[in-house]
Formats: sequence, structure tokens, C-alpha cells
Amino acid sequence: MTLDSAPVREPRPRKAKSPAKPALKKSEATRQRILDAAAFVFRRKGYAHARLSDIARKSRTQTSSIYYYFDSREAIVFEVLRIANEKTALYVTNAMAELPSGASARDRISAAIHGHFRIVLSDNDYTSAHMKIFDQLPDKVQRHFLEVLDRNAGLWRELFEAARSEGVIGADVDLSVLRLLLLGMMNWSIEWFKPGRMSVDQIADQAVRMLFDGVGPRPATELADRA
Amino acid sequence: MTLDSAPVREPRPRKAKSPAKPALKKSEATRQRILDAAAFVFRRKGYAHARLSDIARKSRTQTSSIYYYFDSREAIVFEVLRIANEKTALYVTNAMAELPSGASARDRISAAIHGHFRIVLSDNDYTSAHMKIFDQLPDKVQRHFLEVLDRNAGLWRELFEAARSEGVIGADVDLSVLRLLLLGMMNWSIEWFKPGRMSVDQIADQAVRMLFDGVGPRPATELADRA
DNA sequence: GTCTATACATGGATAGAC
DNA sequence: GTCTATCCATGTATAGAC
Repeated sequence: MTLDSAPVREPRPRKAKSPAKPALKKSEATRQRILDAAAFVFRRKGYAHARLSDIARKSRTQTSSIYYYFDSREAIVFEVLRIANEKTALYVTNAMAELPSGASARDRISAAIHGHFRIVLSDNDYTSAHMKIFDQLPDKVQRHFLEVLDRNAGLWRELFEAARSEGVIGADVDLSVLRLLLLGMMNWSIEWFKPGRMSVDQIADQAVRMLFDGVGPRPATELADRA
Repeated sequence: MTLDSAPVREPRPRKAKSPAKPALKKSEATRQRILDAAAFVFRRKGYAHARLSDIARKSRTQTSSIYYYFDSREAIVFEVLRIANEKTALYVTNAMAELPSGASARDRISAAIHGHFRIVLSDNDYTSAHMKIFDQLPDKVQRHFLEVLDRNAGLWRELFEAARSEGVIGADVDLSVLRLLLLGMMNWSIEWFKPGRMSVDQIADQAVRMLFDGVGPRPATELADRA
């Protein structure tokens, strides 16, 4: 969901590759190189410190040539974020699509968590840049993508409501707070994750374990008997 | 701990208020106003977008006057972060100091979590600015404060190791990942928290509940029976 | 300690030849 | 579509009077 939505800006209708032409429309490739370079630079330097000249160098063009493809620096970052959101939604829904049809709420949430961790820690410049630069962006851009983000959050809301219906979540647990704590836990992971010791799926497993064995309706008292 | 450490820079020895002078050393107050203004501005605009002129206006001085008190823009942000770290450590240790001497690991971790949430969501400009601007800072500054942060993390490590000794944490749980997931959950909360519906302590309670009832050593199977 | 004036560097954006 | 040249705004930092 919210995934099949076509690119918000720049429709750029393309007729697949009708007559003879090889692959990428002539300089569609250049545009793509600029976007990739932008994601790369934004991720590493943040938005404010990213220079058009950095992006130009990385994409092997001139600063002024960028203006042939984009109206402004802001237009570039806008497109980078749009792609990032598209990718994130794709990973989560893909992970869930692999489930059997009658899967439990717990299994579905678990799959969504795995999918989310996978994209956040995937070393993808677009999604990494999104995390890093979001709050450096002009208000206008932020507002636009906060709406997109909120639409995507709908998926999580539904998952947790379903879980509550199935009796997997205690009545005293606030679903909004739970959702936000969980997303924070996942999103922050990019700040500390280093590939190597633990795999992304192992980390996701641990988060799932902590989440579910914590929100169960049974009393926690049996844990309190120590020493 | 790591809290009694005196300010790293600018010793500025002061003889309390020996002779007659009223309170704040004459223009020590101005310096303080500049710092408060800086924290205010950094929090709202980020580091890169914060202008010295913004700080000057907010502190009712001139841009050039700031240079009488600080060597550079970087020196200002350095001091703001130093204070932020001091405050954070203070809140956490204060929360733990209220515990009875023989408190369990669970109780101590719970207290630390409450303390951490309280400072993160306290609407304090210094700590909020810290979260917001950290990864926009020059590498040199980041490296310095990453060391400070790591020293503070030692407290959390000890807490979790003690919890494991007391048998409150399952053997299959990785303590480092657990600590980082937890800190992420807490630190990210500033992104979504809005005062009103839930209190800070209620949110902390929910985090504690999720954490502990999830890391217990007993099997989670009893949760899996749904529908 | 504070103010006015200004040097100096940077970087986004545009013009226009090719 | 790409390149050179350049305009122009912004912002850090300094000089020096008061």
C-alpha cells in the first residue's frame, strides 16, 4: 500500500523501448547518476553540508549541468526522499508477502520488523540519506514527506490493532506509544550498526523477541523473584 | 560517574563570591545568555542552519560581540554539548540515587530508564540540541563527544551485566544489541513525543514493561497460542 | 565590553557560447 | 546537453573606534 502510487512529481511518460533504441533513454542515465550521487553525498555529509559541486564531481558532470536535469538543489533532495520512501515500503511489503495467507498477527509483525530492519541497515544510500538529512530539510519538504510517512505508518497501526484483537497485546499497552517506540528502536539502529558480529536478521530477531515477550497479557510478576 | 569530571575546557577559576559583589560575575551572565541562546537556536535550526546572527539576536548582543566570549562558532557548540552531556548523566544518576541500597538490577535499570526519558523529553534546549545536531558537527567535535558518550555508556553496560548475573536476562540475548536497541528507543522518542496524552513516566513505564517481560529467560511459547 | 564597518570565502544559480 | 564565466547573496571572522 501507498506503494503503487506513481511518482508524485515528474510523470515523464516513457514508452518502454518500442522501436530499436538499446536500454536507457539516452541521458536518462545521467539523471540517474546525479540522483545516485546525491544520495551518496547526502548520506555522508548531510543536507546542509552537501555541495552541488560534490554531487557534480561524484556523478561526473558539472555543477551547472545539474540544472539541466533539476530545477534546484531542493528538487534533487525531494526526488531522493521520494525514492527512499518507495524503497522502504517495498521492503516491508515484500517481507510480508512471503507469509502464508493465514499468518498470525505475531508472524506478520515479525515479518514487517525484519523487512524494516533490512532496508534500514541495507547500506542503501537513499534510505540512509533519508534518515540522516530529514530534519535538516526546509519545512516545506519536511511537511510533504511527513504525510507520506504517516500514510506508511498506517500499515503498522493495522498490524498492532490486529494483534490486539488476537489477544497478543495487553490491555494496558498503548498501541501508539508501542508503535513509536518500536520504530525508534529500528530507525536508530543505523547509528550504531556495524556489519560483522551480528547479522541484520539476528538483530531483528532480538527485537521481535523483546517486543512480544514483553507485551503479553500475562503478569510479569514471575520475573520479579530474583536472588 | 563521569559526572564529577570538571569541565574539560576553559577552567575559568572563580572565587565563589568572596568580597561583596552580588551574584553572577559581571558579564558571566552575558556568556550564559549566549550559550542559552545557542542551545535554543541549535535545537530548532540544526547546526548548519544556525547563524551567529540568530544567536546574537536571541541573546541580545551583536554578532561580533560573541567573539569576545568565544573563539569561534565551533567553540560555542562544543560548550553546548559539554553541558548537555553533563545534564544527561546528572539526570540518570539522580534517578538511581533515589533507590534503596539493595535494589535489584531490574529496579536499577528501571530507574535509569526513567531518568533518561525524563531528560530526553524534558524540553531542555541543551539536550535536545545535542540529539538534533550531533551528526551535523565537524568530525573533530563528533569524535570528542563520542568518547564522552562511550564513557557514559559504561553505566548501562554495568547495569545489564548485573541483570544477567541476577538471571533476569536470557542467555541468548546479546547485551550490546539490547543496550543499543534500548537507547535508540529512548533517544528517538524526542522525534515524536508531544506533551499531553501520556506522561513521560508513563512512557518510561511502558518501555520498562516491554524490555523486561521480553528479556526473561523463560520460553515465549505460551504466547504463541492464538485464536 | 560593545558597536560599526568591512574583508574574505563560499556556494547556489544564471547567461550564453558551443 | 555540456562547458566557461560570472552574478549575487550569505555568513564567518576581524579591525578598530568608542
